Amino acid sequence: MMEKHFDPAAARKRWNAEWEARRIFAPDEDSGAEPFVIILPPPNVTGVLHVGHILGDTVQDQLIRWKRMNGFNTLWIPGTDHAGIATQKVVENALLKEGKKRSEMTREEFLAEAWKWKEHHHARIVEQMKQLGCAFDWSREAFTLDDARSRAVREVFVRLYEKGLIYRGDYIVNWCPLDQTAISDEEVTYDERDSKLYWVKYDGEAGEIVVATTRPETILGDTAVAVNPDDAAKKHLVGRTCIVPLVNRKVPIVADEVVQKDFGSGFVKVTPAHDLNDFGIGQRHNLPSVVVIDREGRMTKAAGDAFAGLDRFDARKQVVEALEREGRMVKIEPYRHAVGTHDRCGTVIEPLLSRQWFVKMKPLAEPAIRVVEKDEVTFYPPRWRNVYMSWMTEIRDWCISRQLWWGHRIPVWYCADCDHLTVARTDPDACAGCGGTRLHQDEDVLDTWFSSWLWTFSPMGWPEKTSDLERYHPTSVLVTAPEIIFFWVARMIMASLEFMGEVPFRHVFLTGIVRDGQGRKMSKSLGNSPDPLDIIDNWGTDAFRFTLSMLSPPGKDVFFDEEKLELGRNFTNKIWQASRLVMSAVEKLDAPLVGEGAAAPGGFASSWTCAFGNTLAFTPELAWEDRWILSALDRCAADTQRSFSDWRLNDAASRIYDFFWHDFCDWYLELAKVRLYGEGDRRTVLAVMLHVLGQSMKLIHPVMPYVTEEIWSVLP
RNA sequence: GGGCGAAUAGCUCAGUUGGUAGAGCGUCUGCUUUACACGCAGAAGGUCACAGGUUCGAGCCCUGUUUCGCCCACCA
Repeated sequence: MMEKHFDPAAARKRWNAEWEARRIFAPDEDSGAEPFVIILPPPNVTGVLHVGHILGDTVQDQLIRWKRMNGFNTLWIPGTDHAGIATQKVVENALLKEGKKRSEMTREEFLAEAWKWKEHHHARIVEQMKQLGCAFDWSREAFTLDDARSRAVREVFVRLYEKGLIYRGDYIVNWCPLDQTAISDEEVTYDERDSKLYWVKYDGEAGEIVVATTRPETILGDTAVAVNPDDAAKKHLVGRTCIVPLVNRKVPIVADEVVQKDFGSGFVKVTPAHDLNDFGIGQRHNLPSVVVIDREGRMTKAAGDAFAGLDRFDARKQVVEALEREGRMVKIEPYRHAVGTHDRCGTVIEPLLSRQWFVKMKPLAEPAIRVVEKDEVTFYPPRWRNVYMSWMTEIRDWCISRQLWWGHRIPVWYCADCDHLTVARTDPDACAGCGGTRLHQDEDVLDTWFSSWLWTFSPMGWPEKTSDLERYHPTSVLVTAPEIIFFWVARMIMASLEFMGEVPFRHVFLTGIVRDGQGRKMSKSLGNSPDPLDIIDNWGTDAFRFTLSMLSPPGKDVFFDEEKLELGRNFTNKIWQASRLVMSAVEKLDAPLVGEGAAAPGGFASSWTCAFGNTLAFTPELAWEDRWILSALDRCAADTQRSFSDWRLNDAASRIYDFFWHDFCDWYLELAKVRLYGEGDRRTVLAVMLHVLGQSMKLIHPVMPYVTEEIWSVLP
């Protein structure tokens, strides 16, 4: 006798244990079946999953379960990411609450604390994924900062360095004054802001000139003024000099293509140390760089005694006042423009001249463009392909060094006795140049994505030649969010082609972004995502998964609202109640239905490979409604299979919902009651009911694993 | 400045090659029918953003417009 209501918590406990015990999701290594492999986009190990993760995980789990039921040798590898800056920040903040400052700790002490955090939070992430019913092969779990992955990272660094694709140099980088580290171009988001455009008079050899700037504080670091070479009105000034106000520096007037004739005054102040454009001009014209803003965003001594030590935004005000006092401010007009901010903390980026490590990307990008052109990697929905292409064709070098402690330390050693850099797979004892032993390792760590971009093959044991790599690489599909196409997807394709000589995955499936009621992206920093574990407690995993699937057409953003979960909860209940009706009818039948005293099978776990659809023969005993429901089941199964192969999981969900609820429950079961409770042979109708119910469980299983396992296990 | 997405019932949204507008929620009318009120039977409710065009026929294809949103971009 089935309970009156389905108990999601009990089902989770039971089936999680069952699945784990049998390790049924581990691949059948020797089955000879075609592999179907997914690698999980590793979540931040010290974060918490938000609803956006759940959508992606649910999609992946559905694909895995569906493929497995269709006879594939499936493998889904879980893992977590050390998430450099994000993690270092949470650990720093937590320590601060205990009164400990990172600046007063040694690197080793801090890292020990960070690892403690990692261990603690890892457990919660794993718990979330397990309660979601994810069919991972936990035996292959990986962490981007564990030993095996660290080996892969070093191998990659050394290989790229030896190949000349990694270099160190002094360039303008995006600097976050709050986190005090360089970040990559991709980590900068541009924000339209209301600002001011300041028009400032400079004295020139040949009379006054006026420059327009949004950042007057950088005037202190000006080392030239530039004009467009084709600007007839100003051409004659090129080669002459002018005086930078406040610091009274005599600087040249140069001609450069990047200057627009018709913007502002046509004169551009050039600050090579604090602007990417100006840095370029400086290089082309051999201009000196004067650093006037330091790593904390404060004015340096070079900015002059009046401003040294001021915060850059205070300095702006004071510089403006000083210019006004001197009568150099021509006008100040309101101006709206894009300001670069750090995507992790929102701090306004300071372009800073700094020595960093870079990866030369063009040579890596070219093959990665070709494989997508040839459809060896496809994007779904296909429009993302263009996004990928346009970024790849204009790719810039990747700044990979970060001034942090939490991460893969750069495997470069500097020698105190010579200029040689020792770049090594294992920590060296002596300088590879002079043999000296006074070595010092680079203090910086690598960008967190420098480990993530190896993610299809590093979890399989690369650089060792493992059987996993042999069997399961390339993977089948990558399921992720479109926002990390540049950070991750593109770089994985490049890395895999470079180090594996093959694509990392055949398909890229981009899910939509989950937003809250106000349309904001769900994120940890906004704190606008409910805890998935709370949702699972309140509504059940099956309801959660089903609702998300049903509401998420491929690649379309979802506005998540907890009330919508009623849809899934109600459907779970409907499935349960229909099963109760069927099972109570079975119990009323005196004779055993299938064979002699047929025992209940042990759930899907014991019968994973199963064809969908109709295996019940049409016989003369079947009534018209029997034939109708059986053919409707057939159509539903075919439609569902097709929806899955077309990545249209929302269609699959609604198709099954419609069939089960409206065809099976509303019509067939109601009609069946007449025969069930009337006189005559009940065997035919019972057989059909059981068949349709059982087949429905198979169709629903990928999206609602718990309730379907539970029902499957009590079917005769 | 480029590129992309969205606009369909009161709300949230489906609608895959063009062929009589759909679901869930909400509303209204009936139902304590022994699977289910997390339910059953039924009803109301839409010039498919706007303007043109192609077609026997357009929510769907083409052109343009409007309104939102996102991504990219070295005009200080």
